[in-house]
Amino acid sequence: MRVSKLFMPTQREIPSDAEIVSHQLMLRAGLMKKIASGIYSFLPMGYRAYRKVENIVREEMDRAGAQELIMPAILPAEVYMASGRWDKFGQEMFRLQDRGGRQFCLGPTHEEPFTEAVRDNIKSYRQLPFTLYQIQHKYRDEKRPRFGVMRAREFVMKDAYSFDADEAGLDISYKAMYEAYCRIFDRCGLDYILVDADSGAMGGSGSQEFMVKSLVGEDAIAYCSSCGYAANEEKAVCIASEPAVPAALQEIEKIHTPHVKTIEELMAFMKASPKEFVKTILYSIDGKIVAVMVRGDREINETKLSNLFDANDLALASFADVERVTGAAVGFAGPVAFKGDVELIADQEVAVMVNFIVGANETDYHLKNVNFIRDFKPARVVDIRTIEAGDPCPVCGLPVETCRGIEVGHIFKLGTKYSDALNCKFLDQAGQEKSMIMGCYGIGVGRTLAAIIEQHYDANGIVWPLATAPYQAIVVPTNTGDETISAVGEDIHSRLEKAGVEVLLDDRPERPGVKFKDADLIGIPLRVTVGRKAVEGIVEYKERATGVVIEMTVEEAVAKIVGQVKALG
RNA sequence: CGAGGUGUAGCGCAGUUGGUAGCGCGCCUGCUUUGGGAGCAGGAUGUCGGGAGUUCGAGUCUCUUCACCUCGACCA
Repeated sequence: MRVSKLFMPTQREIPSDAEIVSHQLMLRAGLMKKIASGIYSFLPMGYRAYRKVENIVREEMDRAGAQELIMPAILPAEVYMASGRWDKFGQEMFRLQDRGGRQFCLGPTHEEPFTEAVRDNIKSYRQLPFTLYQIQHKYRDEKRPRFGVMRAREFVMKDAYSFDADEAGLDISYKAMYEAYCRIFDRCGLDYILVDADSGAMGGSGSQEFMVKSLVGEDAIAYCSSCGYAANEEKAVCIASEPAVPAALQEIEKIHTPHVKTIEELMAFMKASPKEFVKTILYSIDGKIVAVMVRGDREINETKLSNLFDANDLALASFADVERVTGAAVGFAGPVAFKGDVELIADQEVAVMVNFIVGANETDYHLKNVNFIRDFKPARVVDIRTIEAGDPCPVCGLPVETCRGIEVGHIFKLGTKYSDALNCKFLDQAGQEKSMIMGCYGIGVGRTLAAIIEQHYDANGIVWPLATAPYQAIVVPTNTGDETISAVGEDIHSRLEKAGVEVLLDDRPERPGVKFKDADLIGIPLRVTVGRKAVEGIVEYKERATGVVIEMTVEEAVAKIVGQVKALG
């Protein structure tokens, strides 16, 4: 392919609305163009790289025995009504009507149509198990699209669904997908980590996420380098620590704390550490008021809280509700003496504290020397806080570390959540009707592409791994006005093309510097520079990733590049 | 949804108390140049996001609306 004919609008300047490196580079290198917030076109260079990733995904899905199909992106409301998700998705779902006023949506995820398709066609255990997948556009009206294709409103997802007769079968299907995912992300050249994840709105019994380690990742991860435990911070289990100093319970004491509402203010006022306080935060969960207690320096984990109540709607309680149930201004809530129906939840850590400070449920007062059980009895004592770096690992007890990650893949054991809801049943060997056991498995293709760039760039631009590069090699004649240089460049280009290498020839009448900058920006892994020594049959071979530069003959350069491309398999 | 910010040429931006719309890069023509975003000369390109208002006159002031970005909240 000739660069002179290529639709590749590279830009010298960083687009002003791109925040992270991968987004900036995807725009600068002419990989894509924004149409609206969270909605992008892939241009030829970007689409080639995108298809590389997509094909890796497809090859590994096929190798794992999954069967590809394609569902419509536009789906009738009834499909999602049966599972209750027509309402549950809320505003995140793009909705539309046909001319007859019938309701449709643009599919945000496809558990329902897949389950329906299987329900209507599979009746016997003899036909199980199998796994279906598609690589298709998904639509979610995100409140805040961000970071280019990292969190887009239209994005491509590979979604797979497994159907098994029993749990043991699901384990096998799940493992096959797990292994396929590892191969996919290995082939994409990604440094990733597998973490335990919350099942969230998808439901189900267990799930894991494939996280690409990155400072710009939207998810927080806690991991233990000693035993290998790793979990999304939403999910990471906290274990209760022992009380620091066993102490005798002291008498409760009411302290006048005028205008002292926050933990910071309280610390300064009482000259004490936040570890001596317990904060009580009020939530409104599906219309009910819940008070949650955690140590002063801890954060409440709203995912754990939501799961505890199987909540549809969870938010901090309104100021009015806080004042009503505590009888005090916001900032003085405590566990002793609520007015009205309030469920009290205490973090397990609170249960091992003694003589701590809490709000008095009275404006401008706190209580000192408050103690668990003696002074209040929570309805439940559970793990409700968010893990922090240095906390004990729930498996081995050694301190955990934290980092950030980009979620590129997610695998779930769904169980019978959708097969029950949609009546997807089969007859087993004994003639008994049973719900199919399902799993679902997603990979964000565009997000994976962005994650690859996020892990493979330098000051000059993208540094594509050979497996996902839009073109594998580029031939750069330094002076197209020189007949020898030009001819040698053409020769190398056509030889590589014949050998099956995806190769560009930068035949533009530009100065060498311009061509080098563009080649680096778009990140082509292998480069052959044809310069003055072309008359002697000598060219320069250069690797983008390593910076290795070697002078060699035309034959050697061609052989070296063909060899590397063949080695890809 | 809350707070803040930005919309002027393909991209990045300037535009003073209201008075003929600018700069850099890119683009086109010519000459020169040819190993890391060259030089000279000439040239093209604008609903100043949209609408309404104030004014003799609005990119600039007022109102309104749309779009986009950031932080927060929320979230498969």
